[in-house]
Amino acid sequence: MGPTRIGIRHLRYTIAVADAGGFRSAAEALNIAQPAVSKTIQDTEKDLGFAIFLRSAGVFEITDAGRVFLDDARLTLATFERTIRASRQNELGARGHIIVGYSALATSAQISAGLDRFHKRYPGCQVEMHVMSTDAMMRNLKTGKIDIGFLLSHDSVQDPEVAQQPVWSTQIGVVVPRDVHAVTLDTLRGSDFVMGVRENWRSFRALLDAAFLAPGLTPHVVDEAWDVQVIFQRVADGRGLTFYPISAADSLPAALTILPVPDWAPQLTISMAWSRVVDTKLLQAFRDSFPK
Amino acid sequence: MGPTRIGIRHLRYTIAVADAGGFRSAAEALNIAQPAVSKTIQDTEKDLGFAIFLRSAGVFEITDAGRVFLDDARLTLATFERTIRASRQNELGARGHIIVGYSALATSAQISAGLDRFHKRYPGCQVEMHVMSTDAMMRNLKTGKIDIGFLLSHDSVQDPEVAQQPVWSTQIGVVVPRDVHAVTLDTLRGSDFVMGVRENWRSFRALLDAAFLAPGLTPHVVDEAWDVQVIFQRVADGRGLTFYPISAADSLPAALTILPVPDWAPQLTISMAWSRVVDTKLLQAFRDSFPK
DNA sequence: TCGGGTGATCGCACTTCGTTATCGGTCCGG
DNA sequence: CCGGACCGATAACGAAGTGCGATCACCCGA
Repeated sequence: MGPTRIGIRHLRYTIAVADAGGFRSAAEALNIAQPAVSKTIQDTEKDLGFAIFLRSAGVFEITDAGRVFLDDARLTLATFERTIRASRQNELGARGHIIVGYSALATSAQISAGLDRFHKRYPGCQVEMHVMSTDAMMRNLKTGKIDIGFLLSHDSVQDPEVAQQPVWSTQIGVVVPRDVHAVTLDTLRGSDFVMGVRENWRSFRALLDAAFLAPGLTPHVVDEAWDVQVIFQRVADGRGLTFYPISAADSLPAALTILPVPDWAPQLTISMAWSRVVDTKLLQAFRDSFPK
Repeated sequence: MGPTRIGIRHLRYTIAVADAGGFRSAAEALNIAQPAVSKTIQDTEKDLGFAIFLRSAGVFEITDAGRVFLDDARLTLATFERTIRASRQNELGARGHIIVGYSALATSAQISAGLDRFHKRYPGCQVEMHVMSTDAMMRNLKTGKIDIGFLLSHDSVQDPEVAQQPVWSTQIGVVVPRDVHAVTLDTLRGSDFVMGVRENWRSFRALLDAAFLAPGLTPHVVDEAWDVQVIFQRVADGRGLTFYPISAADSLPAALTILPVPDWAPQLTISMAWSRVVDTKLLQAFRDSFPK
């Protein structure tokens, strides 16, 4: 058996077909014509020696062997793209491109400081920041859509493929209109709350639920929203209060402030996360810019 | 900046040039003509936006940026080739190809049993076995020349990129001609020894040196050799004795036997090693065929 | 049975990637 | 200081790879 004729293109098309669930829609996603996809998949299957997709009799299916291959192919493609992206020169003339995902809860001076340190050592290296939920971050880390994530540490956020490193801890406070100057446990019992929906704020809500147990709190949630901006807007409108890490105080709108609650100090840890299996020298340097 | 035109070929040629230390010799190693290499490197450099090699004024040099890129490129290429090799169908009609390196000291029933278990689950998956020193194994794991290694655990054998998992432990015994039926510490003090050269048996010799300390042994080494076969031949010829793990007893020539030494029982642990940063589903399955 | 969907196949153009021949440079021994 | 041996870059060209649109064969639901 000779050397492979398979290249990166074959992997990319195969993955696209699997993701799109069909040859035609994959071609559309790739912005090429459908026969080119057919040909490439055929070549790939011929080279590997087995079928990846079953497409007889109107059904589209991935074979077992194909599924295994696809897992590895995704990893390989992610490694490849990260390598190129981390090395390519950008408009500023410096090298490098890193995509960072972060939870809205992780906004803080610590991240700014780390980015500054990195930027000092690698001036001009492009760092792209994207807000996303912790769960989305784990998915994107594995598929290579993002390189590094800052997420809320929680027992439920674990994956053998993703390494985590705590970066800082902070206390959870209550976000209130700026004219409020003190909050007690009794205040919480008597107040309404605005919260992020569980789909998007799963781990933070889980952490809060645990923190409510000790003092026997059962906050009355009157409103749920998908985005922090909306939550804060509602709080500013007087619909209710919400919980937020104190380290993120700087990112609050001017009308709001965040207060600690006496006798109730749940901790929250923000960790840096990255794929164990896909790494580059540039990403290592980025991680080293944050305290161990 | 548009999508990359870089493919696997570009990585392969770039690495070949770096390894060969020149364009012409790289072309020779790749079995292609020199201009093709020139063109590919130029394209790669143009796509990345910086020079990888300096070749003005007769000097050949790798730039700093090039060195970083090469590190990542090697990793990417290893990932790619492992993925393809692990997926391709072999002559037997089954899928898969794994290259295993092992120390001569690791020969044992435990490895056979593990290979059998794996072979039962993945019949026809080709497993290629290569003997090499522990140090060579670490190098080959990192460059992707081998997928899995069985090596002698030792504090000096550590690398952040290589994961290790102990597979079994055994006692070190003394290899003697078959007509010898007992060995004591006093026998050792009065005997000559044949040993592997330190270049090739570094970690085993280090382990033995430590084991000699407690009973105050200083074996008189009369002969050193590169290969086990030669060592055993010398022992059979009566030149001296040698040390060997008892678990490898089955691989001794008929003229020799291995005996434990009363009151002297240094342990030796064989570990399975693999690259943390390059992995495939097939390799995971292989590792799972060995006890945790 | 007829449209609307799928993927496969065909013929043709453009790009990529290889070849050989050749050039211009450095370095070194005579 | 001048050949000659080495190096990498360039030019011209052929083969293979990769794209395209047009079309085919097929299945399915209306």
